[in-house]
Amino acid sequence: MKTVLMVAEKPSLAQSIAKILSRGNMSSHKGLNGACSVHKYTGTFAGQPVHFKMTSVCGHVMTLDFLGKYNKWDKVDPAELFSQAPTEKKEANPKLNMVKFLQVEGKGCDYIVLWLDCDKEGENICFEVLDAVLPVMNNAHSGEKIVFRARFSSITDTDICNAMTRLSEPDHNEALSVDARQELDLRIGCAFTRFQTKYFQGKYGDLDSSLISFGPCQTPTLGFCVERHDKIQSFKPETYWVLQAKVHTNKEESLLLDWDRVRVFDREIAQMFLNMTKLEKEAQVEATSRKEKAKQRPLALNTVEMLRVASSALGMGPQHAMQIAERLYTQGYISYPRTETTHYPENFDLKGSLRQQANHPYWADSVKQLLAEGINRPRKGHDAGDHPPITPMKSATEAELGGDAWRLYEYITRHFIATVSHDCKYLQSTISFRIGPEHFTCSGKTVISPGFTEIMPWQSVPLEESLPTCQKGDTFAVGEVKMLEKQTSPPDYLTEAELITLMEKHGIGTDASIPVHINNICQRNYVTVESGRRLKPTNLGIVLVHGYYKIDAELVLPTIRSAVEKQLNLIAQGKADYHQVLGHTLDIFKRKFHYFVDSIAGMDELMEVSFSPLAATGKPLSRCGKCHRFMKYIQAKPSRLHCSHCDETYTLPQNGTIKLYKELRCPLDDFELVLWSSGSRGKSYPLCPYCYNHPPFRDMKKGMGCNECTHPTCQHSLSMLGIGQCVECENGVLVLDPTSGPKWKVACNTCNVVAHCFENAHRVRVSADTCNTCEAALLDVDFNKAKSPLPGNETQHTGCIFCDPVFQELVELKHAASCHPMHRGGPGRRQGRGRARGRRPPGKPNSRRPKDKMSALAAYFV
DNA sequence: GCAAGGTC
Repeated sequence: MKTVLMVAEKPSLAQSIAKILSRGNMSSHKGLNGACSVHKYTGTFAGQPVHFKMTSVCGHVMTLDFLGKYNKWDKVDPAELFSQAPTEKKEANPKLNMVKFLQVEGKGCDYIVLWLDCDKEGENICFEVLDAVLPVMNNAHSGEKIVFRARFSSITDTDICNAMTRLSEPDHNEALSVDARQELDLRIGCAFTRFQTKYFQGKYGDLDSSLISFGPCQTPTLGFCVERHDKIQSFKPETYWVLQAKVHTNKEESLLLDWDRVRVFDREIAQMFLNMTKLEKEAQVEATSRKEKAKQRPLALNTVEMLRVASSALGMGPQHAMQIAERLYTQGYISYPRTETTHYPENFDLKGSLRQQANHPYWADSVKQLLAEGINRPRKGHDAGDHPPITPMKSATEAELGGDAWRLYEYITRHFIATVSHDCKYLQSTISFRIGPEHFTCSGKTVISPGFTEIMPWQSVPLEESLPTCQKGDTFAVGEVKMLEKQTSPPDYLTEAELITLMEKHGIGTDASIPVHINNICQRNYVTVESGRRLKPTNLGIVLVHGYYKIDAELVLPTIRSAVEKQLNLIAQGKADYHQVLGHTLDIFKRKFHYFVDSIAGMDELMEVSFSPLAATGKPLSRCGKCHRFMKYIQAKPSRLHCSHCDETYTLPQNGTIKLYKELRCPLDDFELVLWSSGSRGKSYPLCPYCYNHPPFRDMKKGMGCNECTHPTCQHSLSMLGIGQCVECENGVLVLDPTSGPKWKVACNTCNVVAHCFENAHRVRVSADTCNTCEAALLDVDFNKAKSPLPGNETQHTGCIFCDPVFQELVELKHAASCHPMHRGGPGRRQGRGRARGRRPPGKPNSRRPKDKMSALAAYFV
């Protein structure tokens, strides 16, 4: 029998589609990458019996990047990124081994049906899948048609079955438009980001962002926040006046009336109106009205609305909310959380979903009532053809989920119940009055039936005092007419929910990427999240946006994205040539880039006002090896050392603390060493600021500290402090941390393995001798007499940290203990290979680790 | 170290 390979965009869809097509009659197993499953069943295809094999990818298989050498920031002029720098497709997530997986599953298959999402990205992924799979399939060159595209607009039985009977072909133009988008985003984003970052970080010491990024989505997103900031700044409060009248409805009660003119901005005119009314004794009823109004039940929930409510009502950021939603989804509590659709599919089992909630401690009553009286038809929403709206899939309690997961689940469930509830009905009553020549109104709402607001109490119509019953011609006594002086107030900072709305409206990002863009501008320190999840731009954010406005406003306007997308759509529709559009658009942005570079002084003028030059930033810390003056340590991101005399900047490892290391100097360049530490429980190592930036030996790379230095005799080097190969990672060496006593540590110079050892020893040294068994360097350990754990109260012992039975008790491996196979193997398992420390000749890779290394060490590191 | 788009 022939085999048909079918590929969906994500594992969950592969499963749903296979279930529908096989009528639940399939067998499933996990693929080699652990993420995707393969569902098998038999059926007919093109009139013949076949095996079906349904699987999926995980989004894009490939991603676009520059060739390796163009990723060296100090070697490549960003301007080259517009045309010269070649790009290549790399596997998007190497851990998933997607190409290999597809080839294993696709080998020997006869036909392929592409079930990727029916949007441009999905069309592009079709071709990524084909690139991987076609070479290993049968008949790829026979001329017989073997590639098919299934087009579906919802995940329902009818739609999926119809798609299967009406297979077409993947659309190459749509895929090409995505290729163009990828290349534009990459070239433009990276060129501007690298240029800005290098330019401003080379001048200022307190920007507090390791990256000054630019992107066609993130920059306009920031632009929205700064635009609101500017409105607040330029706001001039204006004084205005309003008339307020009070009438008595009976002896005790009175009613406040609103002025029909609302407000006037001229005091004298307000005064004139006041004079015309204040002596009147009666207010005449001119008209009354009572209208029944409805507050509509919500539309079915999509991602963007969920994120808005999560931010504004639950105080959860979009990124965080999505993480929680994904967890709820994978645990089966809610349906797929990334969707634009607000319309339930025709066959959606609304009652079934509702019944699951009928015994929930919080909303059983509302649900039971709905089931008894009949649910209301949901409002007609938008069907984007992606996934059904977000709904609960099973009942869950607060105790079961806890914390934010529960709060999000509760909201999703209440929202779902609300969509099948009735509208809230209320009565809007209005009474129009005349006092002298002026007109006033009073209105109030009374609820007739709460409908969905019962399950969404935060949406209820506020309780108001009911209005008196009266009719045209009635009169009421006027209590008083007052003139109130008020001031217009500025808008507040943009809330996250408002920002999401703006982004959606202008087509900035997608439901999946909106949280990422917002997160980006927070992480880069362009905005901070204030109370009420309002986004307040920082000085850096403000200066950047104002700078773009000064030089080229298009760089920050939301239209930058839509303009490019218009061009891309021409490719997708086959109306324009891919190469022409790409070349043309790149050319425009290349010109913009050069103009930006030439005009950067305009942005720099703004930077100068808010930030301090490198030379004026930071505290003196360690001495420069060239001029022997103190260099300044700049703690703000990215942390670095700056020698103002030599005008040189030396980058440092990030995310840790930097201290002077006992005024010790590097024997190669005379720079004073500094000590980097990731905290008391983590690791620390000394480094030479110069060597860290300019590796001294050929076998060293940029960014290496003394614990990776192959200097043969320096007392801080790997050669002198290295003990033996790491127990976990391939290339790491365990190195004694000479600063760690009395809680001595031995840490891997590559991964995060740390061994705590010899607590309270007053001296630990790495000996020149090596272990006869495993070739690791021996350790000399001295204890004080009173505290010695050594047998016979000895104070000194020399031995191998891996093999010596005395040391076995005194060493404890942190971080990685759980990864070790426990006590495997017997005697003779250590064959004395490859434990030599890093005394390898330059240029030669580290010795291969012994096959049974793990088991050999397990006994010692538990 | 960079973009934005998929998704785990």
